[in-house]
This record gives sequence, structure tokens and C-alpha cells, in this order.
Amino acid sequence: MRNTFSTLFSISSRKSLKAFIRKSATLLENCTNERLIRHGNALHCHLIKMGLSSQKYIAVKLLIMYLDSRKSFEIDQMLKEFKGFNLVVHNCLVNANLLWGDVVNARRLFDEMPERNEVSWTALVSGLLKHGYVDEAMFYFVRNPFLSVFSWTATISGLVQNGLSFRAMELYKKMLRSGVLPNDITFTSIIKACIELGDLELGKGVIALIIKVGFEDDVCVSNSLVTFFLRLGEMDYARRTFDRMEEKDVVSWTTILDMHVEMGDLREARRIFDEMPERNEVTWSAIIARFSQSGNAEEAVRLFQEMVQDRFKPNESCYSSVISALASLEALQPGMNIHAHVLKIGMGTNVFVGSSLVDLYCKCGNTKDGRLVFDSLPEKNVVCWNSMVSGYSLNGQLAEATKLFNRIPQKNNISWNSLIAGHLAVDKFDEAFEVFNGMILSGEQPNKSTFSSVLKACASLASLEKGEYAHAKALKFGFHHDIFVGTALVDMYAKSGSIKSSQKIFNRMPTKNEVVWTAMIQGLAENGFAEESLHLFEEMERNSSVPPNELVLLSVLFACSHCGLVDKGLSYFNSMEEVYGIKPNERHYTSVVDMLSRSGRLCEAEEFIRNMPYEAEANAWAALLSGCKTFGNETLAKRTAEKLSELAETKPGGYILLSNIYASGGRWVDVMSTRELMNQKGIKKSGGCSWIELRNRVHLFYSQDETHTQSTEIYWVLQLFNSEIQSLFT
DNA sequence: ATAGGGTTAG
Repeated sequence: MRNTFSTLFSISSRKSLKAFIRKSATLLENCTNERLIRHGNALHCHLIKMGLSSQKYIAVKLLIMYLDSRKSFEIDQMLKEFKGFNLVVHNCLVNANLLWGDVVNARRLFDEMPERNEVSWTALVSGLLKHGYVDEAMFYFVRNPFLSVFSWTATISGLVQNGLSFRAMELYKKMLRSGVLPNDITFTSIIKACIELGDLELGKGVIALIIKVGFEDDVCVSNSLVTFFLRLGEMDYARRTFDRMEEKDVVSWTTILDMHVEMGDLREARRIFDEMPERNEVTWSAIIARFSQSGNAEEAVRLFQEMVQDRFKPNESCYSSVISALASLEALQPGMNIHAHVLKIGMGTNVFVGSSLVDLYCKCGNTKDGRLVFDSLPEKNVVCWNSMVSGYSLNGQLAEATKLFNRIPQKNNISWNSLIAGHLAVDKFDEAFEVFNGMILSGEQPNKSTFSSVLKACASLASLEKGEYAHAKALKFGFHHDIFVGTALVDMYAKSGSIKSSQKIFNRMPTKNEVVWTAMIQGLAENGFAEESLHLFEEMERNSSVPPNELVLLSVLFACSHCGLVDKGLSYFNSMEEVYGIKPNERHYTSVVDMLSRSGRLCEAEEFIRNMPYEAEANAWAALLSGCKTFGNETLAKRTAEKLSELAETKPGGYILLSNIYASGGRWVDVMSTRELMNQKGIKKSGGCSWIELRNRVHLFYSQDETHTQSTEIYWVLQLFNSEIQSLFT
């Protein structure tokens, strides 16, 4: 390109002016990226010197070049130069205003135009649609007197971009009825609409027409068909369409690579990537992003290194993906190295890169530097706002998160979800629920993440009423089939004591992963349905392809312990490593101690506790002590209590357990002395708290302070009940 | 008017 420009400068004096103008115009048309625009700029200066810059043909090309590269300053300058407006310049002017988002001015200029061609109408409609002004766009669309395939296609694709695929489909049918034939771009847009609508039959109808009109061999159309089948889960069709293509480009290969990622076969994806006939930086960025998104952050980083070694120049996408991978690895130092590099090559202000950097610093617990990057971004979009809000949320800085959330100019559902997550992080479950209500009221569409968070809050509150409300909303929005939401529902109902509902949800789930199985098995065990819990575990082993994990085995031990199946529990425990390949952790050991103590096998329990490979948890000793109480083994009780107080020296939790056990045995003197000891050592016990929900209001009761407004009355009634009960026995 | 890739929540 540089050479072309220099030859142009040298020939300009010799060749005729007309040819020079034509050549300049073509060159300006080709200035499509940042680097080439600098040449275009140089040519512009040259043209000014030659007095040719206001030559209409040239000027329009210059204007379009600046428009395409969004050089608002130059556009402004150029438009000032024009005195007599012709139609093309006028169109450019409207376009410029649309580009700057000044919709009002664009409409005014359009309305004032003395004459309009189809480009004027189409540009206005698509510009309005790009900014989400659907009604306004349709106002002009119906008045457009030209309505060739251009206008139809522009409007259809604009509607699809606004998520209005159904209306796009209607318009497409109207277009066919009016006798206008679709072209390749219409087809790719309308296939995208079919993907959005998830309608296979509709898509097949479109394919019939594609073949009839003769676009089935078009690379772009075929690519969009491969994507269509892929998104609708028809992998066979996707593969067949791909194999049938005579001409394949990078896009085709990238799409089929995507298909294997979708099917969870990253190795096959990698194989295809390695064997691709051609690659570009888009392909690289696709594979890096895919590995990063599917939890293979290390591999993503390795691919990035490989890309650099292969002398490909990473683009913004690659940087943002690799930074995001490093963020999930919490690899601060390598991330900072890339940050420095990105700043050096002038990509520091890119929103994508910036958002990932914000995420990186926040995931590594450094919200201060995250904020610094955030503040340095000149053009902020929702994503980087969300990154920062969720960064604060992640680190428990709820006040900061809320403050920033309120300043987001155009919130989306992720913004709300981030704020809800922020409340969950600091255990403010009631408030999380309030935020959810605010979200619904503001008209924001909740999604599956919203429900999985909100249901988690309900589970922690053990509030059946709120949980049922959230469940109803999830049903209404159609997210109850999602595996995340289903899991949260199973857990919520179990935690709220409605185990029947929990089972219903569980049984209806079409696909189950280890998390749901665990939630259900745990729910049953904790609600006293130990046998059912164990049955379910056996079913899980028999019928499902998911291997048991640590947590599910903990629930199994818990269940065994609670229904007295000590030997069964022990055999599970002993086979953990061998059969399931899971090394028992402290909590598993504690569970076994609990199991033995509950069934009175105290000596075994003591021996077990002394022989375990870890230092026993305070809970384990407490379980043994409580077993000693039940079975009246005073000597062992004494030994255990001593051990527990000894442990309490280093672990404050021990004191609380000790005092609880004394309390349950009615040894109030010992309770007092333990509490005294805790006070001396400055150990604060967070107060026990209980609550009930009445008429949509939660009433809290704390173990120490009488904080409830009506506590006097409540205690008074309680005393009344007590004396009534007493009188029954006398 | 334009298919394929990128950042955020659970």
C-alpha cells in the first residue's frame, strides 16, 4: 500500500488529472484499517495542496473513509467545507449524525432533504435500528417508496440485531409476498433469526427457498446454515452441510471447530485447528477464547504463546481472551506483564481488553488497581461497568458495588446479577431478594443466573414463601428446565424443609449432573430421610454416568450416621479411596467419629480419632463428647473434654462447642466458666440466630440480646404456655 | 445492508 501511495505521488504530475482523481478515489476506498487510514490522511493532505480536496467525487470518498473509521473530528472539518450539498453529501451528513448517536439531528436533516434516494432511506432506517429506535425505524420503513431488496434486507437484519426475530420473520414473509427476491445477505440474516427463534422447521423452509433461488453454494449462506444446525443441536446436519461445501473459508473451519467445542470435545476441536488449511488471527482468537471459556485456562494461555511463536500478531480479541484466562487462573504477575505490553502497543484503552484487565485485578483481590484500569477507559460500555461492579462484589465491597451500580448508564441483566451476587457474598440474603424485586420492577429480564442466585438466597434464608415466589417467577420466564436453576430449586426446597417438592423437581430434571445428585442426596440426609438418601446414592452409582465426589460421600456418611447404619457407613468410608478414588478429608473423618459415637461405639471412636492422619477437627471431639454423655461414659467424657479445652486454646471454635455440650447436659456452671474463659481471651461468639416468617415479614431472634420489638410480649406468652403445660402434669 | 472471533454475572 505504501508503495502504491508513493508511486501515485510521483506520477501525479505526469498523468492526466482525471486518472489521478480516479486512482485517488479507489485508494481512499481501500483505506479500511487504522494503519491504512494514516496513508489516506497523507493523501488527503496532498490533495489539499493540489486544490483537489473539495472536488466532489474525492470529497465524498474522503468523507466515507472518515465515516467508516469514525474519525469524528475530520468528518466535522470536512462537512464545514461543503457549501452546496448534493444528495450524496447529504446522505453522508445523516450517516455521520447516526454514527455519533445524534438521532434527533439525523432525523431533522433527513426530513429537510430536498430529494432522497434509496440509500438515504435505507441508511436512516438501519442507523435508527442500530441504536435501538425500532418504532422510529419502522415509521420510515413503511414510508420508503423504493423498497428494493436493499431496504428489506437492511430492516430485517436490523430487527434481528434488536432481538426481534419474530418481526424480522414477518417482514421476510411480507417481502416474499411483495415479489422481491431475497439475496445472500437476506438469507444469512433470516437464518440468524431462525437460530434466535430456535425453530428448525422454519429454517428448513428458508433452506428450500435458498436452493430454489440458487444460493446453496454461496460460502456465506452455507456458513450460516452450518451455524444454524449447530445452534439447534443438529450436529449431523451441521457436519453434512460442512462436508458438502465445495468452497470452504476460514469462517467455515472456525464454525466446525466451534461445533466440537459445543459437543465438549476439545481434543477434536484442537485436532481440527491443527489441521486447518488456513488460519488467521480470528481463528486463533476463537480457539483461545473457546478454551478459556470452557474452563481450560492453562491450555488457552499455551495456545496464546504458540500463536506468538508462530509470528501471528494477536489482536484485541486474543489479548482480552488470554487476560480473561489469566484472571480465572488468578495469575496476577503474568497478567501484569501482558498489561504492560498492551499499554505499550496502545491497546490499553480498548474496552474488551480493559474489561478483562479490570476482571484480572479484581479476581486477584486487587480492586484498587482494577478501579484504576476502569477509570482509565475512555469509552465505557456495560461490560466494563459490570466487570467493576462484580469485582467489588467478589471482594465483599458491597457499598462500592452498589455505588457503582447506580451510576451505570445502561444497565443490563448482568449488572443486576452482579449486584445480587454482591449481596450473597456478604450474606445479605434478604437484601439480595429486594434487589431481585427491584430488577423485576425495572422491567429487566432476569435469566437463569439470576434465578440460580436468588434461589440460593432463598435457600440460605430457608424461606419457603420467598422460594416459592422465585420458583413461580422462574416458571413464568421459562428457566425451570435449566440445570443450574433446577439444582438451586432442589437445594432451596430441601433447605426450606419441603423435601417432597425437592424430589419432584429432581425427578423431573431431564439431565442431571453431579451437583444435582449431591444436592438431592444431601437434602434427603439432612431432612431425616437417611434411608431414601442412601437408596438414591445407590441409584446414582447404578444409573448415572457421573462419578461420586467428596461432597456426596460426606452426605452418604451423614445419612449412615443418622440411621444407625454404622457398618455400612464404615464400609463406604473404607472403600472411598479404592472404589471412588477420593481421599477422605477431615470432614469425612469427623463424620465417622460422629457415626461411632452416636451408636455408642465410643472406644472405637476414640481409637479412630487418635489414629487419623490429620489433626482432628474440634467437631470430632465434640461428637465424641456428646456420645459419652448419651451413653454415660464419664471417664471418657472427662478425657475428651480435656482434649477439647486443650484444642480450644488454639481454635476458638472449640470453646463454643464445649459450652454447647455443657449447656445441653444442663451443666450451667461449666457453661458459665467456659463463657468466662472466652471473654478473658477476647473471643467473640457470633450470636446464634433463629427466625420465622409471618405474613411476608421475617422475625429475627438472637440468642443473647432481646432485639425483637415484641420480645417482652413473646416471653410473656411463652411463660403463659409454660405454666399451662406445667399445670397439665400436676 | 454482511456470515465467523473477543470482555462481565451464576
